[in-house]
Amino acid sequence: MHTPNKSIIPVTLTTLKAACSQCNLRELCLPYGLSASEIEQIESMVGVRRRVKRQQHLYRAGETFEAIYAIRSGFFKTDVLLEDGRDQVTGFQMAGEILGMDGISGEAHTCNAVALEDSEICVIPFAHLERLSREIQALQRHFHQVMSREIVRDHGVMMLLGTMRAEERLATFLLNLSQRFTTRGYSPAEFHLRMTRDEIGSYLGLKLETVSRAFSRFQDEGFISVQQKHIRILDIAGLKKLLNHPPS
Amino acid sequence: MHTPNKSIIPVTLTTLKAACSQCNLRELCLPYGLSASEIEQIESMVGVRRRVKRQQHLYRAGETFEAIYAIRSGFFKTDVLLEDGRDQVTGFQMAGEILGMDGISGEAHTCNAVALEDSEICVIPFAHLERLSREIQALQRHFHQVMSREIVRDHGVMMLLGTMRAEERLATFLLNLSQRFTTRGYSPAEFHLRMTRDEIGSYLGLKLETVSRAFSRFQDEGFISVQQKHIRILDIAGLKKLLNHPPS
DNA sequence: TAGCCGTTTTGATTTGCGTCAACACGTCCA
DNA sequence: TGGACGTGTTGACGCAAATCAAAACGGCTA
Repeated sequence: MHTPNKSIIPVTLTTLKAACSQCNLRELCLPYGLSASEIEQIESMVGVRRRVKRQQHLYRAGETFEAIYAIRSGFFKTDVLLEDGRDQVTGFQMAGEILGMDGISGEAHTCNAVALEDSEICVIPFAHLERLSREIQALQRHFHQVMSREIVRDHGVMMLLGTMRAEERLATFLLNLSQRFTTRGYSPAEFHLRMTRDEIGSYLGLKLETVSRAFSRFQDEGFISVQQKHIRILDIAGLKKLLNHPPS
Repeated sequence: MHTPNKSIIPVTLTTLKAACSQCNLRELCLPYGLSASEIEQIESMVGVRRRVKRQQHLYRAGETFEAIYAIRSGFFKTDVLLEDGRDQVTGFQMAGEILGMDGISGEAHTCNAVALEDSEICVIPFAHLERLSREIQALQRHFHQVMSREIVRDHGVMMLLGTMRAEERLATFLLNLSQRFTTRGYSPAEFHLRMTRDEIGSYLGLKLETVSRAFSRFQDEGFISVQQKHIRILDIAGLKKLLNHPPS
């Protein structure tokens, strides 16, 4: 039971005070559109930063809902489970995006959030967010926009699942990732997939073999180069041509 | 060009003042959980009632977003369009439900809302809703829950589209309708579909022929009786047994 | 360095749903 | 009353993706 005194507080539960005003994600995240003084108020709302290691859950379906989470760094997936064991990945989230809004409607979260790489998140106690957004109009406005954006995104996924064929789904997925990496200052053409083929398939309503075959075809056509999880987009126009060509 | 004087104001644009306190939907709709005096304040927010005739649009994708809408009576569908003409029904909405939240994230609506029968809606100017929900905590809370519920519902549809086979999708759809009619005081076992087979198919990611065949099979099995748009559920347990049986 | 395990790729085969086509039904209007 | 049109049903056939199977790859650790 001898514990070196410096490790009494586990490093994985860092309770660093958040500093939105210093955060380079503030234009992507909740503080968007706020004045400097308003951002200071926000900092009091954002409780702490928390590290979540790869494969760890940030929250699970059924857990009491208390806070939403802003991703400071890292990569997450959310998924829902059916009683019979089937599950569906409902989204992949990256830095600056908000997690946990599914829990607002009830007492508990309705899906699982799992880190796909070591990540850091800012905890935003929901009661605190509601209190502040009654005072700061710009915060209220932006939070509503964030929730609405999630609804619009979901409609896009429904469209994808309901009307697109396999290759069009994967092309849409890659172009979406590329665009989001670009917004965050990364290369639009070269990136590392954090998720497995199985997880991509679950999100796109396809089996992993189908995802793999589509990747191979894209490579054969010269649209992309694939090496395991490393993707390089070689012909963005080629990928985009796969879109908007209805099956019938 | 002779116009009878009594029809100068078209009847379809009734500008009746809303009266939430008298409305029998208040426990399903936005005023849920508010005190009598708070509901009075709400009435000032809800602008007017408007009639929307069958097949008319309540709003269209691209139109400037200004208000959300509470359905007082009637039935709607929402759908999104792809440039190439493909479209997907994203939802069917009935009395007490809220329409238009897709528009909050930007300047404009991102989908179309069409009445599937003559309907009446309450117009809720969004700026007014935000102002009031800064003052009335219970309203703020409930509005957030309504938005979150929409996100959770969308996740359910993604699950349906991503993992279920045709008959399971249709059974889920029928059970969901039945449940919502029940909540509204109608029969859980007998109802009238307001949408065509094509619209059901679009929502469920199936072709209309597949929907029709599934209806026929359900009837053959004795789960339901179908006569055009009139549905009678004969064996709810039978329908439920179709759920939770994964394909593989 | 060898051996194991999770992940990915590729091939052969099956199948559920889409597609195409014909016909039945109900409603509207001439 | 009849014919046109929108909607729904049913059958025959084809195809995209699922399923089943096996082997290759890369990252571990013993």
